[in-house]
Amino acid sequence: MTVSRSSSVRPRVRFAPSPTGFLHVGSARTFIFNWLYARRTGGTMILRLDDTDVERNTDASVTSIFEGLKWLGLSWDEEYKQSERGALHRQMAEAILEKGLAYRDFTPAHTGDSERSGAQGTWLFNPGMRELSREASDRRAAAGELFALRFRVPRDGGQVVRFTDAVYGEQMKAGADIEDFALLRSDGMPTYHLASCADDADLCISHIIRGQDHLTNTFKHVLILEAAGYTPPQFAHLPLLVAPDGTKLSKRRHGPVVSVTTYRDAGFLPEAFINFLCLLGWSPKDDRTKMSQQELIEAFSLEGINRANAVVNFKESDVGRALLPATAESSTSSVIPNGREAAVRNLLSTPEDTFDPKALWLNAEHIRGLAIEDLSQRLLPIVREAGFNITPEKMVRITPLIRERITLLRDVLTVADFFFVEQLPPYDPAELIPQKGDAALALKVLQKAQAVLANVEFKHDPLDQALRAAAQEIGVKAGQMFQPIRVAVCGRKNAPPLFETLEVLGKETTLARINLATQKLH
RNA sequence: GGCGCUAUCGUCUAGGGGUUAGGACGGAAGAUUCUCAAUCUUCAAACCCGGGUUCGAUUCCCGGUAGCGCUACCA
Repeated sequence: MTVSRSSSVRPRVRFAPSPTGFLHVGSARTFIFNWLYARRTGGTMILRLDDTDVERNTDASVTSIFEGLKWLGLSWDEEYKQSERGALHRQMAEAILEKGLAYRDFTPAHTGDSERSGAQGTWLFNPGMRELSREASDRRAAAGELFALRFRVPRDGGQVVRFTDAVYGEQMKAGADIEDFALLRSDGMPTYHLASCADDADLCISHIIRGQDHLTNTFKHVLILEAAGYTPPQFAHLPLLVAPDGTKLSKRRHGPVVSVTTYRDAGFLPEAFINFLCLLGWSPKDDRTKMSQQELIEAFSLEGINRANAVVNFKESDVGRALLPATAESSTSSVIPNGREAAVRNLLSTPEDTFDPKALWLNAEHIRGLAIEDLSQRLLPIVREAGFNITPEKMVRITPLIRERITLLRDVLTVADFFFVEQLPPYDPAELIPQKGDAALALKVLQKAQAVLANVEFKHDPLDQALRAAAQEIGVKAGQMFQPIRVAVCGRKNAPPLFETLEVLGKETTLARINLATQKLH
């Protein structure tokens, strides 16, 4: 007989990471899908740390998970720690044992190897233990002999375990294909399967949305839940996120691109990153790609989830892999604005060609959609951290000039650098020479500019008129006029539009830089 | 080895018994502005293979192949 579940009408979903590593992009997506489902349905989002593996849990991992979630800006309503709920787990194990649906296995634990799962075929149980009489079992346990508690999987009469997955549909598996999995380890600690089921039942989880790697585990979970008298919740398994080579994402193999904090440190907008992750294995089924959080909540449904694994299309670069760990971890330290060292480091740590191009595009897209004030506020800390003492007022004036020119927030450092420094870093004077011109022409242009700019108001329109008129006066094309000036004030050919730039830079800086440029031409 | 899941452009995906198989990223070409970017236009690019069902399969069914997952006293 089964006890009917809590009568709560609102869905209750959970994200249950085990703190054995940094927050992984796949885990982040699982969190997001759960969160979207909860918000979409008015349900409750629960964060549960599945930390029953004391050997492998680390505080650093817990920190990384919270850090990552904090950055994503998605909240949860309830929080639990599995390690504090041991009594509940043991209670469930006890109940299952009492019903005769589990048995003690006194076979010593296997050490490390997994040769059992090799060519020998399916291992189902350790000989002799399943059949042990309850009396003998109790006696040995009372004598202090160590044992693992195993589930007595029903195998007689061709029994079948089944459940319906919201994504993968009807699932069934013969009991004859399920091994007698452990519930309790010989040290008394619950296994993942037991703890997870006990907590899901106790917390009245209504929908379990998790990675597809648990799809076959679900048969065991259904077994546990039913043995303990609960009706299994709704399951929805998510296709896995894989690397371009098709293998699962791992930090060891693929480097920091699989860690959420890497995206934060590289200058992704959390809303863009969430948007990107949502499009991996889920579709709104219309042609939208750029979506706000609100739009995602409104469009999200379990039916929109795909069944095939999705590739996170990052570039596997040895250089990036070798260098990113150091730079990603030390990204909070200041970046030296100029100099060869900074240039080299910038080049090597530039993640631009490492990340999935679509993630990059979405980020740029979200940046472009931000209000100037908003973007400016997000940019300022990055600029300050890099050692530039820029005021919020100046940042607000710079922001519109770069909004369409940055992909990652950190690009502000390379795109707007000339606004930040007092002295321009050295540049090649040959850059000053315009199309179809020579050094003499460049000099002539710059000298004319100096003269004209000294007496013009530094606003877009007056600058526009004055410089165009000047070009005509000395008989050069507008482009030929503008380029030397641009290089003189920006230190390079590619930069934001000239008049706006000059306006923000101001007369004093502009004239000083042009003056310096004329000296270079001599 | 056993069991399970999956298969549409390079990638993310839409679609579905009859379609010019749609969109997005990326790529290419062009337009445009003072450069760059943004924007706009255009182009190239896909239904894993073999059977079956059917008047007709990329779509449904079966088989194969490939990939992935599980097969721990990890989660």
